[in-house]
Amino acid sequence: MSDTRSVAIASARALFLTRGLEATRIEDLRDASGISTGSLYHHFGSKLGLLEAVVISALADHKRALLEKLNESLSAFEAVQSLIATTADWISANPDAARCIFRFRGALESAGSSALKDHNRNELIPLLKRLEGWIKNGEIRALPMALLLPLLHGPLHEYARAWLAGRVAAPPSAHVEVFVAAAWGALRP
Amino acid sequence: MSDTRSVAIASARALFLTRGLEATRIEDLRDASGISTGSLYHHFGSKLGLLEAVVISALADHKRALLEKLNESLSAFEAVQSLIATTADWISANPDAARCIFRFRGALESAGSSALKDHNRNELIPLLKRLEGWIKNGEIRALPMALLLPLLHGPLHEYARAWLAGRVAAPPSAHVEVFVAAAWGALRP
DNA sequence: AAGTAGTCTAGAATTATATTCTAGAACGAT
DNA sequence: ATCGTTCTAGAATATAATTCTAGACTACTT
Repeated sequence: MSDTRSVAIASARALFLTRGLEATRIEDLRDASGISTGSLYHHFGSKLGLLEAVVISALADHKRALLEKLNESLSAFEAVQSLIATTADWISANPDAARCIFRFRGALESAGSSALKDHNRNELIPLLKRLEGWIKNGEIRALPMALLLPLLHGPLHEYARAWLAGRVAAPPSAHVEVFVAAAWGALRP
Repeated sequence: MSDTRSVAIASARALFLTRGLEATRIEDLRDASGISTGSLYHHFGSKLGLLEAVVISALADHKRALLEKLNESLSAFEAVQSLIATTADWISANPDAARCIFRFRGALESAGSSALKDHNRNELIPLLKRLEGWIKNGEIRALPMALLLPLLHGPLHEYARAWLAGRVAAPPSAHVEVFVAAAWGALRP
């Protein structure tokens, strides 16, 4: 990834978050990053393309954090613990990246971003496969697949949204045990 | 509420959801609703003002559904059950309104919509007060206030987002018992 | 080393779109 | 019926995204 790209992404992330999507003009992005209009369009194609790059970069960073901790040999409970703790810690340490995900992913989905779809496929499917395995060997409760991720992540994500919006003071990492207990309570056989 | 306003809101909701926020032009809204540009601006002030009206109308409808079912005499468990069942049923019956809330509320928050802040105050504070009461009399577990709503709504909301995005087939109303069990498992003493 | 194809940068020109403006129509109160 | 107010219409304006053209840089080839 060229330097120009990462500089543009960093500037854009800051401006999109502080001023909002519609309120940041290409001109603002040019001034903040020092990259010309033409160059910006050469690299990203459009404002939406730049947004896509911003969100994908945040998702990729989160994914990296998850993979660092999650190895193949964990029990179901250990995996639940690891997923929740790692995500809570990552959000608490990278609030701006997390805000991008929660706040802008929707805009991309509705615009039909294929990069985002790819990410979902690569991210979600493998995780669901593992959960399916644990259902088969009885480590977690037999529930429709569609319910597993909401039960696992729901409370943490909901709390994270509130924290990221400034509605509560303590970061998600402060309540990991509660989120783990809730998730495991709902998922254990 | 004048007829013009509600026609505009209905058209705008449909267009915002199908084409996305940025992709629907004032011209499109004018053509779809038959209301002139000037009139649209007279009533809503700006495109964002129209979006605000769309979201607030959805929130108001959900609130009405909640208040119909929720009376003062319920036990904590009955209230949890009622909140989750009513919300799941409402989302399942009004997917477009729900999509507006999940997808556009963030855009309003970041734009500093005061109408939205008012709604949050009138909606959330009374509910939190009641939860506080149940903590005091021991009907629900003593937890930091900030955790209560995430534990209560997290799994249902997360599932609802997936259903509204078309990622799962069964509506939230199909899994009410699971969401109630998860919430009550996390909240009971 | 000079040539060359490809990539990148710059900023002006263009196009698209939100918003404002002006004039007049409809309405309600007195 | 008249006055003031609210509402509607659509053209004019302003704003901001995108495209375009020319040139600079880079890496590879001879």
